Amino acid sequence: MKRENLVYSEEIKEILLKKGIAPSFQRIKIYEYLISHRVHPSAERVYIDLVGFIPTLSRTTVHSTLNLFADKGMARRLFIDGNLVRFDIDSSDHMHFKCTKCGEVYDILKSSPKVTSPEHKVLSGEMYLYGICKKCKEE
Amino acid sequence: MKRENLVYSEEIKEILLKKGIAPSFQRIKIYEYLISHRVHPSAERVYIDLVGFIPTLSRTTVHSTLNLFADKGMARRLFIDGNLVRFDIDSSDHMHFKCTKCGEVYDILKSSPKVTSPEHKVLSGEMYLYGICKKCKEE
DNA sequence: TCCATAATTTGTATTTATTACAATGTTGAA
DNA sequence: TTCAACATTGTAATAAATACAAATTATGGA
Ligand SMILES: [Mn+2]
Ligand SMILES: [Mn+2]
Ligand SMILES: [Zn+2]
Ligand SMILES: [Zn+2]
Repeated sequence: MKRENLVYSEEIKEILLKKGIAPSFQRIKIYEYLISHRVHPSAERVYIDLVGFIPTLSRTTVHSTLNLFADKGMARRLFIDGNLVRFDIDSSDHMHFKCTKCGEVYDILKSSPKVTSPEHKVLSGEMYLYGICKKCKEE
Repeated sequence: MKRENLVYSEEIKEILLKKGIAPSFQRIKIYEYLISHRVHPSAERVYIDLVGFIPTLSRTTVHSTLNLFADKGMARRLFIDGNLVRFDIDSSDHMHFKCTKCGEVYDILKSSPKVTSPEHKVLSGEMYLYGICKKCKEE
């Protein structure tokens, strides 16, 4: 393994420890994957891509790790698709756009509109946009 | 059947015909259900509630009918939950709020924020809000 | 170091939502 | 009435996610 990656892993260890998460090999690799593949992957996508590199990896670990990250506020669950959950390691305030032609999910780097309700206590919100992406338009 | 319901069904027939949909008994009943149960039900919810009334009803019919309504612009698919699709017969411009305690999905009767993108062609958008509903707050 | 315990991962089974598809049933125009 | 197109049904298949117990690994005190 390259020194770069080792340093990378050391930094990730710190991040996980600060959140009270034991920095296991699998968790570090999943975190690293999310950091370097910013396409809002599903659990299955993470699994498929990492299992080539970690042959003993199980889907259960991927799911439980992604849910752990989300519950600790280190990742965001995106319900932009109907029947699968995507994950975003970038929990900063931004929106998402899904191309209905190619299926890709892009960041819209503006803060999400703030909506309040006179009756309910609104704690969070997600704005999902749909349409045709730049790449698909040009074809 | 009460005369009221017959009139209701007649009106629904007109609505379906105008959209080019054959007004079968099942479709009319599913439409009627959506009109009179405005809680953004899932396909399973619609099926469970209607199968007592229409014993031969199949899940496939419910799914295909709801998808037909959505594709014809007569209903909206809501991805406010992670792994199930809810349907909303009200396709007017409004937002949705889900109570994370009781799970209920409420309407927020304001028009959804309009977001554009300099690169992508945005065709539609959905704003989902999460928090604690009025009822749960009061307990 | 060694051991006991806790934490984590794994693999399998299960659950749940949805779709695929062929067989059956229904309807309306000729 | 007949027939072809359309709609519904039931079963099987697919797919995402979870439940759970067994196996593995890490940790901390003797
Ligand atoms: Mn993002
Ligand atoms: Mn609504
Ligand atoms: Zn595209
Ligand atoms: Zn509530």
